[in-house]
Amino acid sequence: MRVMSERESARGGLRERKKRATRAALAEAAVRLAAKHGVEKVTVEAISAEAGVSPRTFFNYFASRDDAFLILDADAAERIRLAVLDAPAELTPLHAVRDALADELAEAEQQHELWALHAKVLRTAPDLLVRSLAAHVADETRLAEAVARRLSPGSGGPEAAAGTGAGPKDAEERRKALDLYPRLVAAVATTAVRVSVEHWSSRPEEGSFADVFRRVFDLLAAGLPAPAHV
Amino acid sequence: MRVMSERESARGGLRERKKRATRAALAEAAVRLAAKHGVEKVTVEAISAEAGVSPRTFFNYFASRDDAFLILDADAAERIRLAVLDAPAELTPLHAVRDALADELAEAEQQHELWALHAKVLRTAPDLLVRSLAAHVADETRLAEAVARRLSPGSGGPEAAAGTGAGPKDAEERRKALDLYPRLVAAVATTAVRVSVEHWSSRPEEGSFADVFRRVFDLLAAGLPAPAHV
DNA sequence: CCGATTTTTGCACACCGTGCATGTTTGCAT
DNA sequence: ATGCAAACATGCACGGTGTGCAAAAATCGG
Repeated sequence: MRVMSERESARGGLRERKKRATRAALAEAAVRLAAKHGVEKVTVEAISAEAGVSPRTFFNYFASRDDAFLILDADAAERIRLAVLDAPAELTPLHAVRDALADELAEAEQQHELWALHAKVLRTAPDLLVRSLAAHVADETRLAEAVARRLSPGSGGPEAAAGTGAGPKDAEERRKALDLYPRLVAAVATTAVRVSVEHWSSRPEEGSFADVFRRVFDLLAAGLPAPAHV
Repeated sequence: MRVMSERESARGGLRERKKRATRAALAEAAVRLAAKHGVEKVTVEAISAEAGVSPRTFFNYFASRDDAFLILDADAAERIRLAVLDAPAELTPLHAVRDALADELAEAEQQHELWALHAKVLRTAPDLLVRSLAAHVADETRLAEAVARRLSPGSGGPEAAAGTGAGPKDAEERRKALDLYPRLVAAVATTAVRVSVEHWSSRPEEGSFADVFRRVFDLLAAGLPAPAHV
């Protein structure tokens, strides 16, 4: 069994860095070529050539050609997860997730060049847009774990949350809720981002993205009341 | 193809009925073969043979092999949409959608044979599960339109909802909300179904699906409050 | 620098997905 | 009924996708 050295664990070692670089290069090459020639005209061979690896290597990083277009920054989800864990304790889970997402999205807007191309590509390929959002949904489980950890800081996860405090019946109910609630918060927050992006990009004249984003989370926190009753 | 000599124009013409039958036969064949031999071992050739059409015809109905596994009943979304439009006016949009979904899901449970196979197939292929849910998301726009129509029955859609009652500033705000709100309700409701299914199928011992479903919508209607503060 | 481990690559091969030409079925008007 | 036009199914050819396998190259720890 291999033991990591000090230097390697510091920032992941050369191997891991190279792998990240290769993956990023493939994703960037895919997006740039797609923005230039159209998604359907981009072959795995062309992407690989642009990134400087063999076509066979492409499939060591992406399970399918389309996957290369779905996620630009594979580490964003991890940063969001850590931000949720570090959020002030007085925030509700929904608001902690909201703020973490808002920060990440604000940074993404600054590196606008590649992100703009990515958005352009996904805009011309609706099915890929859906799949891209679905791909982010796959990270939802880890986000749900972070939410669960916020709720019971002492435990290693949602599994070990039972049997503290109230009577056995309340504890059982609480355990169920803790299992379901984090998933729901993570899923709804992801959905909120999607709806915000879709709405904002279809009607940019109705306010900034931050506006839309805030309105969406306000509606969620209010329980989606019927507008007539607001 | 087999000859199906029946009365003409009974409902929608023979052509349309045959197309529906062919699509349903292909989807059913795909699911049954996948349940028997595993998703990855099922070729387009095998599906087509089981359904009694040529492999080339398969691609006249599904854009890709995987698409045949994603949606069993292509008409369910339309039924849900109509149920939302017909729901009692006193229900909030969220509850109208909830009830429509609950009815449809209850019916699906009764025709359990094929649906069980479908669930089994998707359970062994997580990526297909995500894509299946994403495929349903594609129907979300129509559901959002139905929600919008509930909110302004007289109009043809969310566009013409301005200018009733309050001052111009309120009207503007209300128009924005009406555009965003239906999308959000539809998206969140779809997400709620997904989370309910995933949670229930991963922990079937923690209650019936209807229980989970109800708990999820209760949490949503309450604005996803922090459990510790409940 | 060496041995062990990981990654890349070439090659072979099966399957996917599409354009096109062709034959067949359906709907409709006569 | 009969014939015509549109819609549909099919066979064929062909390029792109995706995988198993084994050899070569790169990296890591010592």
